[in-house]
Amino acid sequence: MTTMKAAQKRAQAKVEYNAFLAGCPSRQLLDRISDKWVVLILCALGGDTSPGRPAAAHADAPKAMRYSELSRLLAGVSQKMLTQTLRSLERDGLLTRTVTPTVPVTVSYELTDLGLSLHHLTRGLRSWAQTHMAEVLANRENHEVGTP
Amino acid sequence: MTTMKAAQKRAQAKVEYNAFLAGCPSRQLLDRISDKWVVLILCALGGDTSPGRPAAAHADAPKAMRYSELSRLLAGVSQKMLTQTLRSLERDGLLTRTVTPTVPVTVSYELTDLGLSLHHLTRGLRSWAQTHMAEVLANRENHEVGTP
DNA sequence: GTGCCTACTTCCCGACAGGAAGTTTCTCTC
DNA sequence: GAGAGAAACTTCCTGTCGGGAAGTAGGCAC
Repeated sequence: MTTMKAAQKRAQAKVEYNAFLAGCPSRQLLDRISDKWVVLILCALGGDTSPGRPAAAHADAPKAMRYSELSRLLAGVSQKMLTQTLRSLERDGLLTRTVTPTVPVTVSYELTDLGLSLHHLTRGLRSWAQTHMAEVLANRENHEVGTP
Repeated sequence: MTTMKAAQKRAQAKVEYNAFLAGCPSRQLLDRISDKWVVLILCALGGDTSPGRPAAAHADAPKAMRYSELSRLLAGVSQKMLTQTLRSLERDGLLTRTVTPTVPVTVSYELTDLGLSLHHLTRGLRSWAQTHMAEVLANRENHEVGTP
């Protein structure tokens, strides 16, 4: 059977206080914003929609976007995930959801100041991904050769 | 994909690397780095291990860490996920894996320059999470009241 | 020999993401 | 006035993915 002598002691020692602990609130928040859809939504609402190079001082014009606009821009996102992610971001105060009771109801989402401050970081992530993509792809191929 | 007319090629070149497109490599890379374990591992290997306040940008010493050190620091990560994430990061050239054939074999991981450049961003994410945590929690409670 | 150490690997299962179809509420058309 | 249609979801089913725990190698301490 299981020898729970040192193993359990170790497991308990593991749960001592630590900045990277699951119980730390910052960890929970980090888990939330470390999500691919969150990053993409923030990039989209931050006005980071130009494909070329966001490195330039391309004034990030935060613009409100409708649900269908986001759905079209973030190719590959399911409607469920888009709704779910938007709701959680709204709940956390990163964006506002505005319903306009027009003919077919229109819903637009816009970043708050809080969301905007995080957008600067996600913009950096997207920029990094586009900048270092070739490097990463090269490393990936080298590794496939190196590990037969 | 194989038989591509010149017009199509030009159309694709026109779009450059856009992380919003599902098929774009930069999007795949963004998906990979937008992962909670990736962010935490990069923070750990970047030397961002001070629990209290990373506001002071002093703990910027990238240090090599062993598998068991990471496992202990990133409480909550399963061994499977840790191994899997480390391997993919190694494959992408973000960190190096060094095996030292000591008594029990010792494996240490260290950030490469590429991983270090990304670490600056993940550090920002962690810093943002800790800075705006209270704000987010307040918004969250307000919303629970607003949606019965 | 038995057990333990590190750094994994494998198996199983529950949870969650994705896809598609259904819902609601309006207006315009036939 | 019945039906189509449009926007923004919501619900259901299913496949995949992550977590937990047990198993593996192989040298050393007892």
